[in-house]
Amino acid sequence: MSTSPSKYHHGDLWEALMNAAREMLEAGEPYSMRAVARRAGVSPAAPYRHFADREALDSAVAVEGFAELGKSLTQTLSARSSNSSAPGEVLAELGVSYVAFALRHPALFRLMFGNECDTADSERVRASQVLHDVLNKALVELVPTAASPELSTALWALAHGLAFLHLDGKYRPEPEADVARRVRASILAIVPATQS
Amino acid sequence: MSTSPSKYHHGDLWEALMNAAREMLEAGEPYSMRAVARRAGVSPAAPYRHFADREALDSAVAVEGFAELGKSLTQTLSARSSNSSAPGEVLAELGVSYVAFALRHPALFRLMFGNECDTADSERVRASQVLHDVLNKALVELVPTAASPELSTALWALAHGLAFLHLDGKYRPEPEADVARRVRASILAIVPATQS
DNA sequence: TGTACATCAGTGAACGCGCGTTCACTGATGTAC
DNA sequence: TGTACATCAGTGAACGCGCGTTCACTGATGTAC
Repeated sequence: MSTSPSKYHHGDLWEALMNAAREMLEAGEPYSMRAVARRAGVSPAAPYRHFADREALDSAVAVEGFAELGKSLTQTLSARSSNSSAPGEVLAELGVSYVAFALRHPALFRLMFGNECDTADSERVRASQVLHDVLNKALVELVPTAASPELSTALWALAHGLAFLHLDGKYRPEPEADVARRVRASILAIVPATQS
Repeated sequence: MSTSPSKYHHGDLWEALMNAAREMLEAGEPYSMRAVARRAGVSPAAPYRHFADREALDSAVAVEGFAELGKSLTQTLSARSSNSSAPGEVLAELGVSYVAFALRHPALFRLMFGNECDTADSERVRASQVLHDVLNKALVELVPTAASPELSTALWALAHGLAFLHLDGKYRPEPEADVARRVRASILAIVPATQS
């Protein structure tokens, strides 16, 4: 019944709108309320049943992005740490994962971070906080002796900066493996310092 | 004669338009061709004598931003290295300078980096290249034994990431001194690794 | 020094556009009796 | 089981907006003679 073909009580217009927005981002087209409605096959006013305004849509998309990035990092983390790799290796893979996400979803990543942040949007702020937590947890587990706010800031900033620099074409185009190599090297250059 | 009050042959409309754009950015308002013309006291068509299109304006503003950032880094560099500070200190100050610029000109910084980059715009690409060069030069001078593409990438990315994280309100609002402290700590955490 | 003329940097009106958002509405759905 | 009705999620037309850009134009400037 959720796949009823009737357009009334679409049932999943929220989802459909989100998908439309995401698809447009992935395709590199900027979206708009109207464009998203159009793509979902619905009138321009329909989205307003589900999103208060344009910013609400943006926020929802960003929140979804944060969730996916978080998931992807968590996966990397559990895959690697069960592997008894060296701590530095795991952190490096985390960074590779982060940058890969940015390069895989450039427009989404820019939406998540490149925007003026409405600090009042608590859902969004909270979503990004989760990232910080994942990273901190990883640090505490991997390098308990050296884990510190400074190091966690440095690591996140490093990955974040690498992501943006690559996004901004400072190093592109080049194969994914080269990117990964650079990220790994950069992170390994900083992590050992924590173990001396 | 360059301050002739006549509006015809304004003499410095290019400059006036750039200033208008910059002022709007600093004020946090997004600018547009028309808005910039308006602010410069000129008809909507006038800017097209000086900028082919909107993207050309953006590029020119970004280029100016790169030049200023570069200058500000160079100043920091010469002020500090003549000081016989430790190499790590100098690099840390460079980072502080970088982040401070971003926080002082958030909208400009976003324009410079947060945009889809038109890689065909060589002037803009070259302007950002200059930054890379300043950094590299500093590294070679300061830590000749350890200077490497990886380290230079890591340092730039670190500063860049810190700038964006602060811009995105991850740590703000907080006094400038706290920001500086964090930047310094992050960079010092990574630099010593190059001297072991 | 004075005049004719080419050049150039502006004007201002107009174009078509897509946008965000509101509004009164209507058709489908589910619930109470 | 059948009917009345409230609720809800859509419609579609319309609003006013500012935008980028073009166009034929005009007034100021500087140069050649």
